[in-house]
Amino acid sequence: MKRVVRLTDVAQAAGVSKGTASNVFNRPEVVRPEVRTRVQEAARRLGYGGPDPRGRLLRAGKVNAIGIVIADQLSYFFCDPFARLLMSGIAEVCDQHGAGISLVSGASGEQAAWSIETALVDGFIVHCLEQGDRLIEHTRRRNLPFVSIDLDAGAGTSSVLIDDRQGAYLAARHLLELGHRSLAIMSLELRSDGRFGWADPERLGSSTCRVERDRMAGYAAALAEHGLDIERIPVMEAPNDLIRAAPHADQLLAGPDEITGVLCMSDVLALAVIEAARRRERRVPDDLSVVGFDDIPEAAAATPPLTTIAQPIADKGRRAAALIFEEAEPRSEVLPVRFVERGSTARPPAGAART
Amino acid sequence: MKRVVRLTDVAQAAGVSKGTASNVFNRPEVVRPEVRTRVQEAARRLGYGGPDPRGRLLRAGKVNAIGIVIADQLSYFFCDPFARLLMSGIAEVCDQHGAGISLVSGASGEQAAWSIETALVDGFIVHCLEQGDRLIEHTRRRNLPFVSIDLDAGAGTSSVLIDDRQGAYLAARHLLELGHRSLAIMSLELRSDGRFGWADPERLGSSTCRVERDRMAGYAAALAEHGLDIERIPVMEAPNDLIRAAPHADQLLAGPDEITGVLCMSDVLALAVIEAARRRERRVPDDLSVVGFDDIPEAAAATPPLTTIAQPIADKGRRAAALIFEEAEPRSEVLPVRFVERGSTARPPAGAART
DNA sequence: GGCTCAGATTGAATCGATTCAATAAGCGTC
DNA sequence: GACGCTTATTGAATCGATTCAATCTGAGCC
Repeated sequence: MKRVVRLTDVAQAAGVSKGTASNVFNRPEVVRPEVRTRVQEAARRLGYGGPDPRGRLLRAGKVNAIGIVIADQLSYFFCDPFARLLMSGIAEVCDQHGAGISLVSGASGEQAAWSIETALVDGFIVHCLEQGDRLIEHTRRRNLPFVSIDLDAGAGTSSVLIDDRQGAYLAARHLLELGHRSLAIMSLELRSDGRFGWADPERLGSSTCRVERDRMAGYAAALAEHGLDIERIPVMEAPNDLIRAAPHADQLLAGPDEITGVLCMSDVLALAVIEAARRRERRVPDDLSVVGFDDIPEAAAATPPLTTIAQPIADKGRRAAALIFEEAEPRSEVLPVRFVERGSTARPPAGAART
Repeated sequence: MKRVVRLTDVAQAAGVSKGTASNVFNRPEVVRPEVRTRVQEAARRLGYGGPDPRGRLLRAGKVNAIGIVIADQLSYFFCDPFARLLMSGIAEVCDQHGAGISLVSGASGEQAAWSIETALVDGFIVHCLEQGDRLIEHTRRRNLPFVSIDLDAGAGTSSVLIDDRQGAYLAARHLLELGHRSLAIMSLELRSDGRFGWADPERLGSSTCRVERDRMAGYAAALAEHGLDIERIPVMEAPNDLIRAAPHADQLLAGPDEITGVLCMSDVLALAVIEAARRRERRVPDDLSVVGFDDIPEAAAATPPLTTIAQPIADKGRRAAALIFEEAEPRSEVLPVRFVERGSTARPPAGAART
C-alpha cells in the first residue's frame, strides 16, 4: 500500500510552498489564479483527498461536533423511544449550529473510559440512569463543556432535569384517589448491578440512581398520605425494554396478592405490564390499572391508551444542547411534568376495593 | 481564560521528559511506580485532562469511528422509521467492533461538502435517495473506505442494495392480479429539486435517483404485462414524511378519476394515503387498496395492516457496516425483497372493475 | 531609472501528542 | 572494579496541517 498523499507532496509537485498550497484549499482568493489551477492540477494528478482533518484539527482546535454519552450499547439510541425523542431534540439544535453528533457508548466498563477519553468532540451531553456517576466522572476529566440529563452532576456542571418526585407523586395519587389500595411498583434498575426481580426495602433505600430514588420517594409520599407504607408494597425491578421486561411483568402479576394497580417508572415498563395482563387475561383498566411515566408517543397509541406522567423529552434534548452551545455559567434547568389521564386507569373492581 | 494544560506542562511539573509522561498515560507498566505517581500527582495538581485526543490522533491515525452521511437534517436519523432501523443495524456492528458513530448531515449544500471534508472518521456509510451523486462525489474524495446504501456508486466502491425493480414489480402485479385497473402511484422525490406534486411523464423519464427509477420501472413492467401504460397513470410526488405528505395524498385522492389502488414507494407514503382515505371516508381496503414499500414496523401495526414489500432494513445497515470493517475489495451486495400480504389490499369494488 | 506600494509567496513556528533509538542507571557476577 | 544485562528515561523526529511575519515581484508614477 503506497503512502497517502500529503499537502507537502502536492506543494512539491506543483512547485509551490506548503503555505501556498494550504491557501489554495482554504482561501483560494488570495492565490493567483494560474498558481491555483496549477496546484489543483497537481492535487488531482496525485489523487490528493484534500487537507486531512486530523492535521487541520490540531491547529484549529475545534471539532465541530458534540458527543452524546450513554450507558448502553449504541443501538439503544435507535431502539428506545425515549432516547429517540431526546436525540431528535438534540439533533435539532445541532442542526441549527451546523454541528455534528458523535455517539459514544459507555456500555462496557473498560471500553467506556477509553471511548470518552478519546472522543473527538467539543463538548458532551451525558444521559444515563444507571452508571451515571462513573460516566460523569470520566467526562468531567476531559475538561470540556458538558451537560448531564436526568443526572445530578453536582455543583459546577450544567444539568437538565425534571421533578421526578412530583411526577411520581401525581401518578400514585391518581391511583389512590380512584380507590386503589392494592398497589405494586414496576421499577427501573435501582442499582447499577444488573440484578432484577423483587426488590426488598433495603434495596429501595440504597438506590444509587437519583431518578429512581426520587420517583420512589414521590410514590412513597402519596402512599403515606393515604396511610400506606411503601415498604409493604411489592416492588419489581426490570430492564427498560419491552422484551426483557416481559418475564418480570409476568412475575409481578403472578404474585400472591391480587394487585389492582401498578405504578410504572416508565411507559415501556407500563406497556410490558399491559402485555403481561393481556396474557393473563386481566383486562386493563377494568381489572387492573396501569400508570406509566414519560409519555412516549407509543403511550397514546397503545390499547388502551396509557395514563401517564408526561415529560418534555425532546425539550430536554434541546435544552441540553443549547446549554452546550451557550457556553454559559453552569446551571440546572428543571422542566415541568404533567399528569395525563387516558384509558389505562379506572376505579378498582368492586370486589377488590378495601380500605 | 488561562491556557489549557498540556502534556509538556505536566512533564515539566513532574520533572520528567515528555516521553515518560506520555508513557504514564499509555503504558503505565513501563514506568517506575514512584515516577508514575509523581507524574499523576502533577497531572492532578495542574488539572490535566489526560492526553488530548487531537494530538494523539495525528500520530496514531485512527479515529475509531465511522461516519454516516445522509442528505437530510440530523434529526431525520431519529424520526424516520427507515433510518432508525438502518441505524440500529449499523450500530450493532459498530458495537461489536468498539467503534463510535458520527452523524454527518448533507442537508445544506455548502455545509455538506465541508461536513464531509472535515468529518473525523475512519470510513463512511452514505445513505440517501436524493442528492446521492453529489454526496458520493464528496465522500469519494476523502479516500477513505466507504459504502453506499441504496445508491449505485459505480465501480470501485462497495454498495448494499436491494432489487428495487423486482420489489415494485411484485407490488404492482399484486394489485393487477386482484383486478385493479384504475391505479395511481405515490412516488418519492424523483429529482433532487424539492418540487412535489403531479409528475408528468417527462419527469418520470428523467429521474436522477436510481431507487425511484428502478421502482418506477418495476411498476411499468407489471403494468405492461396487463396492457397498461405507465405514462397514462397519475403519479404524485411527495416528501417521505407523514405530515408533509398529507396534502399530496389528499390531492391524489381528490383527482378526477376514481382510483381503486395506490402503489406507494414507501410505507410512510402508504400510511399517509391511508390517512387521507380515512379523511375522505373511503374505506381501505374495501374502496381503496394501498401497497407500501419497506415494511417498517409501523406497517404491520397500522389499521388496516399494510400490504407491502419487505426489505431487510436492519440487515442493510449491518452489511454496510461490516463491509467498512472488513476492508475487503469493493463489492456490491444485493439483499432480497419479499412480498407481504396484509390487510390494506383487496379486490376493487364491484362497480369500479373494468377491463 | 528609481521609488513606492500592494499583492503574492515563502518558510519557519506551532498545534499536542507518540514513538523509538540512544543513553543512563541499577544490579548481580566473576 | 570491570563487565554484561535488564530496565527506565530521555530527546529528537514525526504525524499533517495552518498561520503569519518577512520577503519577493511587478505595476504605476514621477
